[in-house]
Amino acid sequence: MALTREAIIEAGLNILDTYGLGDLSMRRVADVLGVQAGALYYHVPNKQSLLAALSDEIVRSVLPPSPDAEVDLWLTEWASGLRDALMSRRDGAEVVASSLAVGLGTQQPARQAEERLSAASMPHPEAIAATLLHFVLGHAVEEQTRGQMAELGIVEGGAPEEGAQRFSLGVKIIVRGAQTLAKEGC
Amino acid sequence: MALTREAIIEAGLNILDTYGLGDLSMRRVADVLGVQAGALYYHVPNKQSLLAALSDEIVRSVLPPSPDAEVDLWLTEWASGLRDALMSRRDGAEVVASSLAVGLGTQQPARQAEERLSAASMPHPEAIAATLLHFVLGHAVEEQTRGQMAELGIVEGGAPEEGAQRFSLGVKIIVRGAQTLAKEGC
DNA sequence: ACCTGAACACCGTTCAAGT
DNA sequence: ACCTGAACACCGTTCAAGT
Repeated sequence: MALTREAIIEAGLNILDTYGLGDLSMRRVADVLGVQAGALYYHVPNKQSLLAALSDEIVRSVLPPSPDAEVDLWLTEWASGLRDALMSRRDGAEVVASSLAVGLGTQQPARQAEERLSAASMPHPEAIAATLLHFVLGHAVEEQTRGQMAELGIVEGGAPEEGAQRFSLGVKIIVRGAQTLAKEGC
Repeated sequence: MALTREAIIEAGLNILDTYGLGDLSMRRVADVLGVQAGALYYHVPNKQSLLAALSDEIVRSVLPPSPDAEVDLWLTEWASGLRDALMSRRDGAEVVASSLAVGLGTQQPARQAEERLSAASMPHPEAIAATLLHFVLGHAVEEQTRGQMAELGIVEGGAPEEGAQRFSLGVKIIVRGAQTLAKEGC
Protein backbone atom coordinates (compact mmCIF):
# COMPACT_ATOMS: atom_id res chain seq x y z
CA MET A 1 0.00 0.00 0.00
CA ALA A 2 1.45 3.31 -1.10
CA LEU A 3 2.32 5.82 1.59
CA THR A 4 0.15 8.92 1.25
CA ARG A 5 -0.44 12.12 3.16
CA GLU A 6 -3.91 10.84 4.04
CA ALA A 7 -2.55 7.60 5.46
CA ILE A 8 -0.07 9.56 7.56
CA ILE A 9 -2.81 11.78 8.95
CA GLU A 10 -4.98 8.76 9.71
CA ALA A 11 -2.12 7.04 11.51
CA GLY A 12 -1.51 10.25 13.45
CA LEU A 13 -5.13 10.41 14.57
CA ASN A 14 -5.00 6.79 15.66
CA ILE A 15 -1.90 7.34 17.76
CA LEU A 16 -3.45 10.47 19.21
CA ASP A 17 -6.59 8.60 20.29
CA THR A 18 -4.74 5.58 21.58
CA TYR A 19 -1.63 7.01 23.22
CA GLY A 20 -2.04 10.78 23.36
CA LEU A 21 -0.09 13.76 22.08
CA GLY A 22 2.96 12.99 24.21
CA ASP A 23 3.50 9.72 22.38
CA LEU A 24 2.85 11.10 18.93
CA SER A 25 6.30 11.10 17.31
CA MET A 26 7.21 10.96 13.66
CA ARG A 27 9.06 7.72 14.32
CA ARG A 28 5.97 6.19 15.91
CA VAL A 29 3.77 7.27 13.00
CA ALA A 30 6.30 5.67 10.66
CA ASP A 31 6.30 2.47 12.74
CA VAL A 32 2.51 2.18 12.55
CA LEU A 33 2.74 2.51 8.78
CA GLY A 34 5.59 0.01 8.56
CA VAL A 35 7.94 2.52 7.06
CA GLN A 36 11.15 4.38 7.93
CA ALA A 37 10.75 7.78 9.63
CA GLY A 38 12.47 9.61 6.81
CA ALA A 39 9.83 8.43 4.33
CA LEU A 40 7.21 10.64 5.96
CA TYR A 41 9.06 13.75 4.88
CA TYR A 42 8.29 13.00 1.29
CA HIS A 43 4.59 13.58 1.98
CA VAL A 44 4.62 16.03 4.89
CA PRO A 45 7.10 18.90 5.38
CA ASN A 46 7.51 18.46 9.15
CA LYS A 47 5.86 17.44 12.39
CA GLN A 48 4.23 20.79 13.02
CA SER A 49 2.36 20.65 9.74
CA LEU A 50 1.21 17.12 10.51
CA LEU A 51 -0.19 18.37 13.80
CA ALA A 52 -1.87 21.23 11.92
CA ALA A 53 -3.47 18.68 9.62
CA LEU A 54 -4.78 16.74 12.62
CA SER A 55 -6.12 20.00 14.05
CA ASP A 56 -7.86 20.74 10.76
CA GLU A 57 -9.46 17.32 10.85
CA ILE A 58 -10.87 17.99 14.31
CA VAL A 59 -12.08 21.48 13.46
CA ARG A 60 -13.67 20.26 10.24
CA SER A 61 -15.85 17.89 12.25
CA VAL A 62 -17.69 20.78 13.91
CA LEU A 63 -21.10 21.00 12.34
CA PRO A 64 -22.65 24.48 12.24
CA PRO A 65 -26.01 24.95 13.98
CA SER A 66 -29.09 25.72 11.91
CA PRO A 67 -28.85 29.19 10.38
CA ASP A 68 -32.48 29.71 11.38
CA ALA A 69 -31.61 29.78 15.06
CA GLU A 70 -31.42 33.18 16.72
CA VAL A 71 -27.90 34.50 17.19
CA ASP A 72 -27.73 33.83 20.92
CA LEU A 73 -28.91 30.26 20.58
CA TRP A 74 -26.75 29.76 17.50
CA LEU A 75 -23.62 30.89 19.33
CA THR A 76 -24.44 28.72 22.31
CA GLU A 77 -24.93 25.67 20.14
CA TRP A 78 -21.83 26.44 18.11
CA ALA A 79 -19.75 26.68 21.27
CA SER A 80 -20.93 23.32 22.54
CA GLY A 81 -20.47 21.76 19.11
CA LEU A 82 -16.89 22.98 19.05
CA ARG A 83 -16.35 21.70 22.57
CA ASP A 84 -17.70 18.29 21.60
CA ALA A 85 -15.35 18.14 18.61
CA LEU A 86 -12.36 19.07 20.79
CA MET A 87 -13.28 16.52 23.43
CA SER A 88 -14.00 13.80 20.88
CA ARG A 89 -10.35 12.79 20.63
CA ARG A 90 -7.60 12.50 23.20
CA ASP A 91 -5.73 15.81 23.61
CA GLY A 92 -7.91 17.23 20.86
CA ALA A 93 -8.19 20.63 22.55
CA GLU A 94 -4.44 20.96 22.97
CA VAL A 95 -3.75 19.95 19.38
CA VAL A 96 -6.14 22.59 18.05
CA ALA A 97 -5.03 25.25 20.54
CA SER A 98 -1.35 24.89 19.73
CA SER A 99 -1.85 24.68 15.98
CA LEU A 100 -3.97 27.79 16.19
CA ALA A 101 -1.25 29.49 18.22
CA VAL A 102 1.49 28.85 15.69
CA GLY A 103 -0.88 29.99 12.98
CA LEU A 104 -0.69 26.88 10.84
CA GLY A 105 -3.80 24.98 9.87
CA THR A 106 -6.05 26.06 7.06
CA GLN A 107 -9.28 25.67 9.01
CA GLN A 108 -10.23 28.76 10.99
CA PRO A 109 -12.44 27.52 13.82
CA ALA A 110 -14.13 30.85 14.46
CA ARG A 111 -15.05 31.70 10.90
CA GLN A 112 -18.54 30.20 11.02
CA ALA A 113 -19.30 32.22 14.14
CA GLU A 114 -17.95 35.42 12.59
CA GLU A 115 -20.22 34.94 9.61
CA ARG A 116 -23.28 34.28 11.72
CA LEU A 117 -22.55 37.39 13.78
CA SER A 118 -22.09 39.49 10.66
CA ALA A 119 -25.35 38.19 9.25
CA ALA A 120 -27.06 39.34 12.44
CA SER A 121 -25.43 42.78 12.07
CA MET A 122 -23.75 42.46 15.43
CA PRO A 123 -20.85 44.85 16.05
CA HIS A 124 -17.27 43.49 16.12
CA PRO A 125 -18.01 39.95 14.92
CA GLU A 126 -14.32 38.95 14.95
CA ALA A 127 -13.84 40.15 18.52
CA ILE A 128 -16.91 38.29 19.78
CA ALA A 129 -16.04 35.12 17.88
CA ALA A 130 -12.42 35.24 19.08
CA THR A 131 -13.49 35.75 22.68
CA LEU A 132 -15.82 32.79 22.53
CA LEU A 133 -13.20 30.67 20.77
CA HIS A 134 -10.53 31.47 23.36
CA PHE A 135 -12.88 30.53 26.14
CA VAL A 136 -13.98 27.26 24.56
CA LEU A 137 -10.39 26.26 23.81
CA GLY A 138 -9.10 27.23 27.25
CA HIS A 139 -11.92 25.45 28.99
CA ALA A 140 -11.58 22.31 26.88
CA VAL A 141 -7.82 22.13 27.39
CA GLU A 142 -8.28 22.46 31.12
CA GLU A 143 -11.09 19.92 31.27
CA GLN A 144 -9.22 17.45 29.13
CA THR A 145 -5.94 17.60 31.03
CA ARG A 146 -7.71 17.55 34.36
CA GLY A 147 -9.57 14.46 33.21
CA GLN A 148 -6.34 12.71 32.30
CA MET A 149 -4.77 13.60 35.62
CA ALA A 150 -7.83 12.26 37.39
CA GLU A 151 -7.48 8.99 35.46
CA LEU A 152 -3.91 8.72 36.72
CA GLY A 153 -5.11 9.47 40.23
CA ILE A 154 -2.83 12.51 40.50
CA VAL A 155 -5.73 14.77 41.36
CA GLU A 156 -9.26 13.99 42.45
CA GLY A 157 -11.54 14.57 39.49
CA GLY A 158 -14.43 16.78 40.61
CA ALA A 159 -17.94 16.02 39.38
CA PRO A 160 -18.15 15.96 35.59
CA GLU A 161 -21.40 17.90 35.87
CA GLU A 162 -19.54 20.83 37.40
CA GLY A 163 -17.32 21.18 34.35
CA ALA A 164 -20.31 21.20 32.02
CA GLN A 165 -22.07 23.84 34.12
CA ARG A 166 -19.01 26.06 34.26
CA PHE A 167 -18.77 25.76 30.51
CA SER A 168 -22.33 26.86 29.82
CA LEU A 169 -21.95 29.66 32.36
CA GLY A 170 -18.88 30.98 30.55
CA VAL A 171 -20.67 30.82 27.22
CA LYS A 172 -23.66 32.59 28.69
CA ILE A 173 -21.45 35.37 30.07
CA ILE A 174 -19.87 35.99 26.70
CA VAL A 175 -23.12 35.79 24.74
CA ARG A 176 -24.84 38.16 27.17
CA GLY A 177 -21.84 40.48 26.95
CA ALA A 178 -22.02 40.54 23.18
CA GLN A 179 -25.73 41.28 23.39
CA THR A 180 -25.17 44.15 25.80
CA LEU A 181 -22.41 45.58 23.63
CA ALA A 182 -24.72 45.53 20.64
CA LYS A 183 -27.48 47.31 22.55
CA GLU A 184 -25.02 49.94 23.74
CA GLY A 185 -24.56 50.63 20.07
CA CYS A 186 -20.88 49.86 19.77
CA MET B 1 28.82 29.25 43.92
CA ALA B 2 26.47 26.54 45.12
CA LEU B 3 23.77 25.34 42.76
CA THR B 4 20.35 26.18 44.14
CA ARG B 5 16.77 25.93 43.01
CA GLU B 6 16.66 29.73 42.81
CA ALA B 7 19.72 29.88 40.55
CA ILE B 8 18.17 27.26 38.28
CA ILE B 9 14.94 29.24 38.02
CA GLU B 10 16.86 32.43 37.28
CA ALA B 11 18.88 30.72 34.57
CA GLY B 12 15.64 29.35 33.13
CA LEU B 13 14.10 32.81 32.98
CA ASN B 14 17.21 34.17 31.28
CA ILE B 15 17.15 31.49 28.62
CA LEU B 16 13.42 32.06 28.15
CA ASP B 17 13.91 35.78 27.55
CA THR B 18 16.95 35.36 25.34
CA TYR B 19 16.18 32.29 23.25
CA GLY B 20 12.53 31.37 23.90
CA LEU B 21 10.72 28.29 25.14
CA GLY B 22 11.85 26.12 22.24
CA ASP B 23 15.47 26.45 23.29
CA LEU B 24 14.84 25.97 26.99
CA SER B 25 16.31 22.54 27.68
CA MET B 26 17.62 21.10 30.93
CA ARG B 27 20.99 20.67 29.26
CA ARG B 28 21.06 24.32 28.26
CA VAL B 29 20.12 25.47 31.76
CA ALA B 30 22.93 23.30 33.08
CA ASP B 31 25.37 24.78 30.56
CA VAL B 32 24.50 28.33 31.61
CA LEU B 33 25.20 27.36 35.21
CA GLY B 34 28.44 25.58 34.31
CA VAL B 35 27.20 22.25 35.58
CA GLN B 36 26.26 18.81 34.28
CA ALA B 37 22.60 18.29 33.34
CA GLY B 38 22.14 15.57 35.93
CA ALA B 39 23.03 17.97 38.72
CA LEU B 40 19.78 19.89 38.20
CA TYR B 41 17.77 16.90 39.33
CA TYR B 42 19.09 17.26 42.82
CA HIS B 43 17.25 20.58 43.15
CA VAL B 44 14.30 20.20 40.78
CA PRO B 45 12.31 16.99 40.21
CA ASN B 46 11.91 17.41 36.43
CA LYS B 47 11.55 19.86 33.58
CA GLN B 48 7.81 20.27 33.96
CA SER B 49 8.18 21.47 37.53
CA LEU B 50 10.88 23.91 36.45
CA LEU B 51 8.48 25.32 33.87
CA ALA B 52 5.81 25.52 36.56
CA ALA B 53 8.23 27.51 38.72
CA LEU B 54 8.87 29.92 35.84
CA SER B 55 5.10 30.23 35.37
CA ASP B 56 4.69 31.00 39.07
CA GLU B 57 7.32 33.72 38.79
CA ILE B 58 5.42 35.36 35.94
CA VAL B 59 2.04 35.09 37.66
CA ARG B 60 3.47 36.44 40.91
CA SER B 61 4.50 39.62 39.12
CA VAL B 62 0.87 40.58 38.49
CA LEU B 63 0.01 43.39 40.88
CA PRO B 64 -3.63 43.56 41.94
CA PRO B 65 -5.53 46.80 41.19
CA SER B 66 -6.67 48.99 44.06
CA PRO B 67 -9.42 47.31 46.06
CA ASP B 68 -11.23 50.65 46.08
CA ALA B 69 -11.94 50.43 42.35
CA GLU B 70 -15.41 49.36 41.32
CA VAL B 71 -15.68 45.72 40.23
CA ASP B 72 -15.91 46.47 36.52
CA LEU B 73 -12.90 48.73 36.52
CA TRP B 74 -11.03 46.40 38.84
CA LEU B 75 -11.57 43.43 36.52
CA THR B 76 -10.55 45.45 33.48
CA GLU B 77 -7.35 46.60 35.16
CA TRP B 78 -6.62 43.13 36.47
CA ALA B 79 -6.98 41.68 33.00
CA SER B 80 -4.56 44.16 31.48
CA GLY B 81 -2.14 43.71 34.38
CA LEU B 82 -2.16 39.96 33.77
CA ARG B 83 -1.69 40.52 30.07
CA ASP B 84 1.28 42.80 30.73
CA ALA B 85 2.87 40.17 32.96
CA LEU B 86 2.39 37.46 30.33
CA MET B 87 3.80 39.68 27.58
CA SER B 88 6.72 40.86 29.73
CA ARG B 89 8.82 37.80 28.88
CA ARG B 90 9.29 35.84 25.71
CA ASP B 91 6.73 33.01 25.43
CA GLY B 92 5.41 34.05 28.85
CA ALA B 93 1.81 33.40 27.88
CA GLU B 94 2.54 29.90 26.61
CA VAL B 95 4.56 29.01 29.69
CA VAL B 96 1.73 30.03 32.00
CA ALA B 97 -0.97 28.50 29.81
CA SER B 98 0.69 25.11 29.63
CA SER B 99 1.66 25.00 33.29
CA LEU B 100 -1.92 25.89 34.13
CA ALA B 101 -3.14 23.14 31.82
CA VAL B 102 -1.08 20.40 33.44
CA GLY B 103 -2.19 21.72 36.83
CA LEU B 104 1.24 22.26 38.30
CA GLY B 105 2.26 25.62 39.66
CA THR B 106 1.27 26.84 43.09
CA GLN B 107 0.17 30.29 41.92
CA GLN B 108 -3.46 30.43 40.82
CA PRO B 109 -3.68 33.36 38.42
CA ALA B 110 -7.43 33.87 38.81
CA ARG B 111 -7.60 33.80 42.60
CA GLN B 112 -7.35 37.56 43.07
CA ALA B 113 -10.19 38.09 40.62
CA GLU B 114 -12.33 35.45 42.34
CA GLU B 115 -11.86 37.18 45.66
CA ARG B 116 -12.70 40.60 44.29
CA LEU B 117 -15.84 39.19 42.68
CA SER B 118 -16.86 37.49 45.90
CA ALA B 119 -16.32 40.71 47.83
CA ALA B 120 -18.71 42.42 45.40
CA SER B 121 -21.28 39.66 45.96
CA MET B 122 -21.29 38.79 42.27
CA PRO B 123 -22.75 35.38 41.38
CA HIS B 124 -20.42 32.58 40.21
CA PRO B 125 -17.11 34.31 40.92
CA GLU B 126 -15.08 31.27 39.82
CA ALA B 127 -16.89 31.02 36.48
CA ILE B 128 -16.44 34.71 35.73
CA ALA B 129 -12.78 34.71 36.78
CA ALA B 130 -12.08 31.55 34.77
CA THR B 131 -13.76 32.96 31.67
CA LEU B 132 -11.71 36.13 31.88
CA LEU B 133 -8.52 34.16 32.55
CA HIS B 134 -9.10 31.87 29.57
CA PHE B 135 -9.63 34.84 27.32
CA VAL B 136 -6.56 36.74 28.54
CA LEU B 137 -4.37 33.65 28.20
CA GLY B 138 -5.70 32.72 24.78
CA HIS B 139 -5.37 36.24 23.49
CA ALA B 140 -1.85 36.68 24.88
CA VAL B 141 -0.65 33.36 23.45
CA GLU B 142 -2.02 34.32 20.05
CA GLU B 143 -0.57 37.83 20.15
CA GLN B 144 2.81 36.60 21.32
CA THR B 145 3.19 33.88 18.71
CA ARG B 146 1.87 36.10 15.96
CA GLY B 147 4.44 38.71 16.99
CA GLN B 148 7.26 36.18 16.78
CA MET B 149 6.10 34.99 13.38
CA ALA B 150 5.97 38.60 12.18
CA GLU B 151 9.57 39.07 13.38
CA LEU B 152 10.58 36.11 11.27
CA GLY B 153 8.68 37.59 8.33
CA ILE B 154 6.51 34.46 8.03
CA VAL B 155 3.33 36.48 8.32
CA GLU B 156 2.70 40.18 8.03
CA GLY B 157 2.21 41.57 11.51
CA GLY B 158 -0.98 43.64 11.47
CA ALA B 159 -1.11 46.90 13.40
CA PRO B 160 -0.17 46.46 17.07
CA GLU B 161 -3.01 48.83 17.92
CA GLU B 162 -5.52 46.35 16.53
CA GLY B 163 -4.40 43.66 18.97
CA ALA B 164 -4.77 46.01 21.92
CA GLN B 165 -8.25 47.04 20.82
CA ARG B 166 -9.38 43.46 20.32
CA PHE B 167 -8.10 42.71 23.79
CA SER B 168 -10.04 45.47 25.50
CA LEU B 169 -13.11 44.57 23.48
CA GLY B 170 -12.94 40.99 24.69
CA VAL B 171 -12.53 42.10 28.27
CA LYS B 172 -15.45 44.48 27.88
CA ILE B 173 -17.66 41.71 26.51
CA ILE B 174 -16.92 39.44 29.46
CA VAL B 175 -17.25 42.17 32.09
CA ARG B 176 -20.56 43.33 30.61
CA GLY B 177 -21.71 39.73 30.47
CA ALA B 178 -20.89 39.21 34.13
CA GLN B 179 -22.76 42.40 34.97
CA THR B 180 -25.81 41.29 33.03
CA LEU B 181 -25.76 37.87 34.65
CA ALA B 182 -25.68 39.51 38.07
CA LYS B 183 -28.65 41.76 37.22
CA GLU B 184 -30.59 38.78 35.94
CA GLY B 185 -30.23 37.51 39.46
CA CYS B 186 -28.31 34.34 38.73
C1' DA C 1 24.98 16.04 50.40
C1' DC C 2 26.09 17.30 46.02
C1' DC C 3 28.06 16.78 41.55
C1' DT C 4 30.43 14.29 37.47
C1' DG C 5 30.51 11.09 33.66
C1' DA C 6 28.38 8.23 31.22
C1' DA C 7 24.81 5.88 29.81
C1' DC C 8 19.67 4.73 28.33
C1' DA C 9 16.05 5.43 25.49
C1' DC C 10 14.47 8.32 22.88
C1' DC C 11 13.63 12.70 19.53
C1' DG C 12 13.06 15.61 14.46
C1' DT C 13 15.26 16.01 10.33
C1' DT C 14 18.51 15.24 6.38
C1' DC C 15 20.41 12.79 2.71
C1' DA C 16 23.25 9.57 -0.05
C1' DA C 17 22.15 5.44 -1.95
C1' DG C 18 19.20 2.22 -3.91
C1' DT C 19 14.82 0.80 -6.82
C1' DA D 1 9.32 9.38 -7.63
C1' DC D 2 9.61 7.15 -3.53
C1' DC D 3 11.77 4.72 0.18
C1' DT D 4 15.81 2.71 3.08
C1' DG D 5 19.72 3.09 6.13
C1' DA D 6 22.28 5.64 8.49
C1' DA D 7 23.71 9.53 10.31
C1' DC D 8 23.56 14.39 12.81
C1' DA D 9 22.53 16.99 16.51
C1' DC D 10 20.05 17.00 19.87
C1' DC D 11 16.53 15.64 24.04
C1' DG D 12 14.92 14.23 29.52
C1' DT D 13 16.23 11.36 33.00
C1' DT D 14 18.93 7.97 35.82
C1' DC D 15 22.65 6.43 38.42
C1' DA D 16 27.17 4.47 39.82
C1' DA D 17 31.10 6.62 41.19
C1' DG D 18 33.66 10.15 43.21
C1' DT D 19 34.36 14.20 46.77
